[in-house]
Amino acid sequence: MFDSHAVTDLHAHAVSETYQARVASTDFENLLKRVVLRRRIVQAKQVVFRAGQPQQFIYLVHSGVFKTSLTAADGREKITGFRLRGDLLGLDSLGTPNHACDVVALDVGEVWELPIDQLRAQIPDFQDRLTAALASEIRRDWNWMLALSTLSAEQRVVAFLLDLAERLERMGFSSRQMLLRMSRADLGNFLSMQLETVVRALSRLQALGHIAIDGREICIRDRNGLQAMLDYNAALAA
Amino acid sequence: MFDSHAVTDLHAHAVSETYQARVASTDFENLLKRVVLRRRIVQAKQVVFRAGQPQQFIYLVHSGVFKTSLTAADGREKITGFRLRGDLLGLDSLGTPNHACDVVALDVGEVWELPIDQLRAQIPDFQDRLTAALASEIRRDWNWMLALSTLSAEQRVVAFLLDLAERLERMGFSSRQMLLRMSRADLGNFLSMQLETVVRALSRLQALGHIAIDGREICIRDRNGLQAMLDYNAALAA
DNA sequence: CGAGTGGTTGAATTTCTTCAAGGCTCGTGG
DNA sequence: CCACGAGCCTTGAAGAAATTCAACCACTCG
Repeated sequence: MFDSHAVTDLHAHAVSETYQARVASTDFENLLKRVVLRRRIVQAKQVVFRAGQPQQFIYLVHSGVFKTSLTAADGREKITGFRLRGDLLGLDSLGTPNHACDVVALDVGEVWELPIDQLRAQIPDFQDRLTAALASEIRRDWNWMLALSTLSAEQRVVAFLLDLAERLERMGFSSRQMLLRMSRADLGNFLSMQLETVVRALSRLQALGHIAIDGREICIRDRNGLQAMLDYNAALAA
Repeated sequence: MFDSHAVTDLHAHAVSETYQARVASTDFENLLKRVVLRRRIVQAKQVVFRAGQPQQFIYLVHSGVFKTSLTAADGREKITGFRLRGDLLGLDSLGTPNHACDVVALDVGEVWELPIDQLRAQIPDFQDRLTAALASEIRRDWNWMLALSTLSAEQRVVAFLLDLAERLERMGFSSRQMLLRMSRADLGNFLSMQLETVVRALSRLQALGHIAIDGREICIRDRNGLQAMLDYNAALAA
C-alpha cells in the first residue's frame, strides 16, 4: 500500500557494486550524480540521529533498512515508518533547528549526507524534489492512518506485506521472497497492535496458504489471496 | 497536542472585521500582506476541493473550520485533520498534478487561493515557509499517530480537547469555552473510535467534573485534571 | 553452558464495538 | 402553527476483537 518495509539483500553493503547494476538508481541518486557527498556507514542498531539533536543534514538512504520513531515524554513509542533505499531521513525537521524523530538502522546500511542549503543553490531541481518528497511523505502517512483505523489487525498485516513487496519490486528485488529486517515487536508497533497479534496474523496467513514463514524470511505464495483479504470490504459494500 | 480542532466563534464570517483586530494574524497572512489574492467564501458542508481534482492552488484558511479526509476505493474513510485559520489546505498535493484529499467546510469560512509558483517568485521567504509548513504537517501527523496507537479511547478524546484548546488559545480565543464544529461521528473517525465511544468518553469526563457539555459546546472546567489523565502513563512508568 | 533475545501458542480478560432503542432539535410541508 | 421526519446525540446490553499474562521453544552470544 504505502510506506513501511524491509529488504531481501542480506549483505547490501558488501555487494553494493553488484546491486548497483541490478537495482535501479533512485531519483535522488540521479539528481546527485555529480555531487560529492559524505557517505556514512551505519551498523545494525546504530543511531543515525535522535530527536532533539541539532539538524545539520538530511540523509538519503543508499542501502539498508532504517526505522524512524517518536518517543513521548512518558516513554510511549511509535515507529512512524521503515525506510529503504531512496527514502530521505530527517525531512520532518526542515524549518526547525532540531530533529523530530529517532532513526535507527535495522541492519548495516549506508546513508548520504545532504547539505540542503548547498544543494538548493547548486541543483536547480533540488528544492522542487524536496517539496515533492515532503508531500509524498504526508500522503504516505495519511494512507497508513487510513489503513490503521479502518482495517482489522489481520488486514493491516496483509497491507504491510503487500506494501513491502511492492516497494521491493520497484527497487528491482524479488517481490515474493523477502526478509523482514524488523522484529515482530517493531512490526506490531508500526501497525498499532501487540506483537502476539502480529504473530497470530502471520500464522493464520500461512495456514491459509497465502505465505510461507521462516523466521523473518517470508515468501508470498498467493498475492491475489492476500489482496482479496483487503478487497473484502469492497465486496461487503457492493 | 497537535492537529485537530474547532472554533469558538459562531459567526466568524459575519463579524470577521471585529475578530480581525482581536485575533493575531497568522504567519502566512503577514507574509502575504501586499499580495492580492482571490478569496473564496465556502458555505458549511461545501467542498473546497476533492481528491483527484487537478491541483491549481494551495489554500490558506482565513476563517472557519475545515476537515480534510481520504476515501479508499471501497469506501473506507479517514479524516486526517481539522483545519483552522492559518492552516494550509492542499500541501499534500505539491509535486503531483492532482489533489490527494477532500476538504470540506464544517461551517461558513473563507479561504485564500495561493498561486504557488507566482508566490515563490514574488516572495523570497515563501518557499522556505512552505517547506516548513510541510515538515510541520508531518510532525503533527506523527504525533497523532503516536497518540492514536498508544492512548486509550478516553485519553485520545482528552488529547483532542487539550490540543484544540491550545490551538484556539494561540489564535486568541478562549481556551475554556469552545464549540466543536464537527459531529461526534467525525470526531470518532479522526480519533479512530466509534461515535458511541466518543460520547461515552465525553460523558465520563463530564461526570468527573473536568468538562461541561452542552451539545457541541464544551467548557473545560479542569484543564489540569484532563492533563493528568494523559500523564497517567508517566506515573506508571515512574 | 547458561543467559538473553525473539518468536510462538494458549487461556483469561478487557476494551471497544455493535446493535438497539429512545430523545432532542431543527427545518419543511401540510 | 403544528406535525412529522431526518439527523444527531445519548445510553444500555450483548458480543467480538485484540490485549494481557503465562509458559515454552529456538537460537545466539559471551
